[in-house]
Amino acid sequence: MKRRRARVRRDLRNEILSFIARWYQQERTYPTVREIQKGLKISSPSVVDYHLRRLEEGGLIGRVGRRARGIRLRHWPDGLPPPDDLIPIPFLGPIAAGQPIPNPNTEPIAWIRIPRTWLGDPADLFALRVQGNSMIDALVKDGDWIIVKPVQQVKNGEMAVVWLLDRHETTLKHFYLEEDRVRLQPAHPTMAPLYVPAEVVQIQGKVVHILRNLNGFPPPIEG
Amino acid sequence: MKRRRARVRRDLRNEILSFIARWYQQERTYPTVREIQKGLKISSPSVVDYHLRRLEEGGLIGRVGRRARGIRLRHWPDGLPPPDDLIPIPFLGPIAAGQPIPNPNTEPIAWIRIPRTWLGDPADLFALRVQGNSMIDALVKDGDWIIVKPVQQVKNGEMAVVWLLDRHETTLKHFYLEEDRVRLQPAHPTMAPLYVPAEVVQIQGKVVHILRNLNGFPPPIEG
DNA sequence: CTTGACATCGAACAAATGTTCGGATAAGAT
DNA sequence: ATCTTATCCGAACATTTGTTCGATGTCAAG
Repeated sequence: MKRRRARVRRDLRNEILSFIARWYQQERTYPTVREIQKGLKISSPSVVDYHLRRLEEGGLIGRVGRRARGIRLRHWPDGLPPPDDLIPIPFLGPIAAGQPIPNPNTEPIAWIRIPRTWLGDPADLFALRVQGNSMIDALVKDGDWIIVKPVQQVKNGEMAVVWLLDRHETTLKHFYLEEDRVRLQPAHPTMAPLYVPAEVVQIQGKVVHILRNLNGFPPPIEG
Repeated sequence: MKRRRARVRRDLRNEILSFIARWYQQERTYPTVREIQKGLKISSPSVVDYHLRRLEEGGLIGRVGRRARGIRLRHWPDGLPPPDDLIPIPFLGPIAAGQPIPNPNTEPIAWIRIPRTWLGDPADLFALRVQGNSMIDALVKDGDWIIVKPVQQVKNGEMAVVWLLDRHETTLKHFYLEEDRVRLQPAHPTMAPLYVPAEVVQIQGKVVHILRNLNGFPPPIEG
């Protein structure tokens, strides 16, 4: 007699992997074999065990002995950010309209720790501190922190750190390439955009995060 | 026949508590009853169980069902800081000019984790998310997160969440009490202040932190 | 179609983990 | 001393959890 059986799930392995990641994000702990089984409606714990072994062979997960909840994620599946730990971002100095931003390769003045989930790929990110209110149209004010990813190009609509060659000025604007000119749109929704020739726009990086501390506590910096 | 027994350990309870904390710091997971037993050289798991129940009664720990590794630390023992500085803040809902903010006692929609160093006393804090651009004069825009401490009064100069009784409006302004009137100063440095009679100002809380995520990643929420 | 690698299945076993129970001892109050 | 409460003890029980096993089904390549 033929046993009835579910169709082979093509990427059950990846489903398991991301299930583990999601579970960890929510519970701050790893699931048991049977919790995975129930969560993904798998018929038997042995199926889970089978895939866990393959994942371990592939180095994607690790396991701690035969202890309960001994699964450990080694690599986070695409699209799912790693858990909320704090990662240090180098603080390079001030940003002001009148001067170019510090070179990304300069020695950091300090380190500022940011929750990983707020950022994308944390590689190469650096932090600047807004000096003065000259960039108020970007909705940032004196004392704000901004986290920047150093890139040469940004997609249309992204907020960029721009150095304007003709007027020797740093500015934060949403970037739109339109034919041979560039539209630089302030974050402030009612303010007029700035149109400049593409060749005077030098993109320094992409703004990924902004934060403002209002309670007078010392900035979250570590030496 | 007299059974030989170790002298009563006066503060075994606290030993257990800090053992759990140390275990968590090192392993990023909570110990089992028997791991505590072995670690502290306690004769029986029932002794551990006994103290765990007392700790739970005292609210110092929590337990997740009868699952393996179901212990959760509620309060960290003195001298031992939490392993990461991220503390969960309840997210209560939107803030918009047209409506009052959610009641601080309402059930949180989710939790958002913020580095402790950016906040003062994290007790009672809650998070709101800005809806629309009606509070642009406070230099916050649609989608920004703001962390609020619920207080009845603020010091002069602090940024407050204010409900204006006469015009049924929520606003974020720097608060200055001047004789019998209140000056509400926008964060935007060039914008004119609003003067209102003190009795129409209802302070809902004090803004301690603002953050803006620009990279389109899902907000760091759990729960 | 045939084949072989891969995947699923159910059932059971083995180990771990949480919990209960009756009784004993220790420590402090009276 | 006597009493009361808190704590400890060992053993067993009940669940949960990890793992094994043999049989069987699925799927893509040849």
